[in-house]
Amino acid sequence: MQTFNATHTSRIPTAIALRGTANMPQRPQPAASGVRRTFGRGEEIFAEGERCSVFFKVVSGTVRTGKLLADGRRQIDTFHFPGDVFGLESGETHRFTAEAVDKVVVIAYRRSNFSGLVQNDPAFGEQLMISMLSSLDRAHDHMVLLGRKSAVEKMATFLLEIAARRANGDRAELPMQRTDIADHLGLTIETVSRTLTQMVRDGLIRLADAGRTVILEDKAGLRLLCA
Amino acid sequence: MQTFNATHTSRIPTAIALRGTANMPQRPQPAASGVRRTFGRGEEIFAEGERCSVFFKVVSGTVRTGKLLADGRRQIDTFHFPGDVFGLESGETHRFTAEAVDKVVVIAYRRSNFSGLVQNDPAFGEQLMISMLSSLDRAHDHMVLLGRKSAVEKMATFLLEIAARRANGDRAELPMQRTDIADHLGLTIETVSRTLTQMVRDGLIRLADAGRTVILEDKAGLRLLCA
DNA sequence: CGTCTAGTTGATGCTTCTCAATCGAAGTGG
DNA sequence: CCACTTCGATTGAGAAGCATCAACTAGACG
Repeated sequence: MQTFNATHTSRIPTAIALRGTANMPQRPQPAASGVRRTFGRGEEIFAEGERCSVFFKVVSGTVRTGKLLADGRRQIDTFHFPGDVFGLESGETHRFTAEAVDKVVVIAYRRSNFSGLVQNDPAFGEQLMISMLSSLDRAHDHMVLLGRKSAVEKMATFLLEIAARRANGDRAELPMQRTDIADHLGLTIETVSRTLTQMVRDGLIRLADAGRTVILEDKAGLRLLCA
Repeated sequence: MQTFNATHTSRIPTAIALRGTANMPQRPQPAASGVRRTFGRGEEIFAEGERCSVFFKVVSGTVRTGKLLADGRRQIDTFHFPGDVFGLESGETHRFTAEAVDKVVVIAYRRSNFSGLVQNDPAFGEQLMISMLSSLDRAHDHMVLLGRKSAVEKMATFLLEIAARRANGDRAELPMQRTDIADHLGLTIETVSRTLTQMVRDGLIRLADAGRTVILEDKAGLRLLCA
């Protein structure tokens, strides 16, 4: 329930603290204060190919970013939780789509060009860089998952990651629906479902809240399954 | 056969031109001139978990970067060709392994902290940032491939990408072996081989140079297969 | 000329997908 | 307040794609 403002502390490396971008003499501030916006469940925040003039930081809710193939197949790169920044691009257009998983509040920051940004506030530039490298890092981990892990291994990895990112120790709250999980892990919705019920049978997890919360009964066992 | 030097022109967005980092008054130059190093086929350039004090730029040859699971399964993130930069990290240790695919010449640049680097040469910092965003971009594309594409679609995408990156229009020269391709595309070596021979039967490609060169006979057809 | 490594090809099986039915929870309207 | 609809999730049966295991081929090298 963090609906206050943008200086919300960030828990994961991708998040960028936007403090310290305040004092710049000549140019206008690139991303100091932003505009608050709200999106309903399933609403599109921006689409692949769209021109990008702003980037976003999640205040509350969950955002999914990903790509679509021509025939409708979908790959969800990441889920963004409160504190996370998304929508930064190297070019003039967005290379992926962002949608609200549930009710989402974001802050939109004006995106000036990087030269200006970095020149005016090198520390901010460095933070962006580190954030980018962390994203790249996680992208690489996800590639291992997509390319080389089995369904069970994918699910185990996902559950532990969600639990860790949202700092709820031994439970993973899943605001996204099964379809989203499937498209994130490179599986079908049926396999996601089957894998979860099998994990319940094996005593690894317990489902609550109509399947929206996964209680990690045996974290050690899950960790073994991550490969 | 480009074995001359580091100012070799880069063809793909990830590449960073390191010119223009020459004049800085107070601090020592962060990454202006580097040390030339050579690696033999299969040799390790750095390993996952190793401390990283330098990052690299390919002068000639091909480098593969990737990760290993405990049981030996491997995922190759990317192949790096002349002009490409690799080995930049946000933390103190390398998060992936880099190995020489064939005989490789690289230049190693001292890695100072980013603040210093960016402050001393904002333009260089911006270039690094753009390079990073491009890598992220390609990582996302590769996730779609790994998570949602079939074997044929993966091969077609790969061949076209290699041909485009190495700027050899209608032929893809493959310095890496089948195992590397398999571990890059999330397939087995057998499936890679079978897919290629099937493509030959379908008149899409032709193999030359003992299978090391793939001539793209029907680029339009291949493009259709990319999905 | 034998050995070694990389690649190809074949037969078989397993994991995951596909198609389809069912279930359950959350509305919605009579 | 209760059928009715709807949407998401689960479960089942069968199919398919790719992996696995194994044999074989072709260069490369001493």
